[in-house]
Amino acid sequence: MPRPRSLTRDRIAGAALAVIDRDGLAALSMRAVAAELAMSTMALYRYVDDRQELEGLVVELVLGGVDVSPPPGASWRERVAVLVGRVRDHVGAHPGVVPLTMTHRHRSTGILRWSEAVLGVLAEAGVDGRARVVALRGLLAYVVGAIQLEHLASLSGPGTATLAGLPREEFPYMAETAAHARLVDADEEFRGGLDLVLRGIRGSRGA
Amino acid sequence: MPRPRSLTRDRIAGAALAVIDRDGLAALSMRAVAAELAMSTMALYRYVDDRQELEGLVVELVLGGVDVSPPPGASWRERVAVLVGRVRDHVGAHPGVVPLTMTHRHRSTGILRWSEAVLGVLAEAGVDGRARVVALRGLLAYVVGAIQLEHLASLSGPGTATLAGLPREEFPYMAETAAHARLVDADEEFRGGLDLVLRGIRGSRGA
DNA sequence: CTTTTAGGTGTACGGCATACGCTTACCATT
DNA sequence: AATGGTAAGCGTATGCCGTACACCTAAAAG
Repeated sequence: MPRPRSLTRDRIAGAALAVIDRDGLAALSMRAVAAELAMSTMALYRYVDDRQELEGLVVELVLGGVDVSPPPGASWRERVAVLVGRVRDHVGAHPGVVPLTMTHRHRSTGILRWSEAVLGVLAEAGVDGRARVVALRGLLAYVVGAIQLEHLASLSGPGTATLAGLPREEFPYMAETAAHARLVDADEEFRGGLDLVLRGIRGSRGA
Repeated sequence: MPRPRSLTRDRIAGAALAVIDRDGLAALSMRAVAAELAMSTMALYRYVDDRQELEGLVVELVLGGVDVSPPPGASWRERVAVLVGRVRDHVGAHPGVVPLTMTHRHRSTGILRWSEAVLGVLAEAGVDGRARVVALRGLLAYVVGAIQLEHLASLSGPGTATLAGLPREEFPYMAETAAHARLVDADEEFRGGLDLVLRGIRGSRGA
């Protein structure tokens, strides 16, 4: 009977993401998103309870787009690496949402589906019971941490400049590490760290 | 010549931390911290440029308190585990600051000193060059991610309730994992994940 | 005792999330 | 074709926030 809706939650999430991509996370506000949609601020509240929920929608939009079908062929470690890489790529395409992904991770059905896929590969590899729980949480922790380090404290960012200026006597290893760090690019670093975790997971089947 | 200062940056950081511990991170505001110190809001600005810097002080206070002297005895993996555990303990004592630690990590001299200590242990273990850079970053990523998972999406929190309510047909592994998850406590989970990373690091010396 | 200089404060501004109540467009019914 | 009910959309207002600015004041140096 009533007037029909003119927006979808998806369109709202898209508008919010557009604001973040264009002007940064700090520019995200109910007002900005409403303006992006050429709507009044309060109109948004017909679709969303509050700002928190809007942020959740953005995270869902980004994380929900990840393809969770386990890649065929290759070893189980490589298959997990591909799944992990897809998350990194999707989040990496929208660096501004990185801080939001953490706070809203648990409401994302996308990440649940992804976890399910990873568990499937681990099960196939013969990782069972408690070890499988630990492996999944370990992978999640690494992915979450590595993505944040990459975007909020990257090796090539201002952090490295700080590093280079450290007193050599007090920080001999850091100074040396800084030199090496310049030679390791972000992809290599991410993959290298992931391999540490993957090597640590012991499957009972296959390589 | 002028009037002496009546506050120290340390006292300000302490007041801010008290506000966070008592009322949560959302309650942190220049006004709240000033009230905690029985000062006017604007007095804070004589000690701190802006809110960002105040947040940095809080992080420094928490992370700077970590003992970075490498523990004696035991294997290099165990020594790294102790260093990692100390960070977890200090941050865990103030869960509200977890989101701040990420944003302000790079300004913390405390974490630099900690990294130096970890690199020292790795060097002793014979981890060199590029591998050492990757190992440190991998450990950092894991620590950062695991601490956040623990406090923002813990296994025993509401996330697990969501997990338990998943449709079994669509998420068979997640359902099974949820059952196991209840049996793994936070310490075990953290240590288990850390061991994955540590096992993945290959030293050339000692166990 | 005066002068200097920075410490401390009160006020004000613009922006934020959001509660509340009004107006309005649409659909179903007559 | 006219009308009534319902939710969509909007304008306004409130109480937070960070912080710029101008002022007053305490105390150290002379």
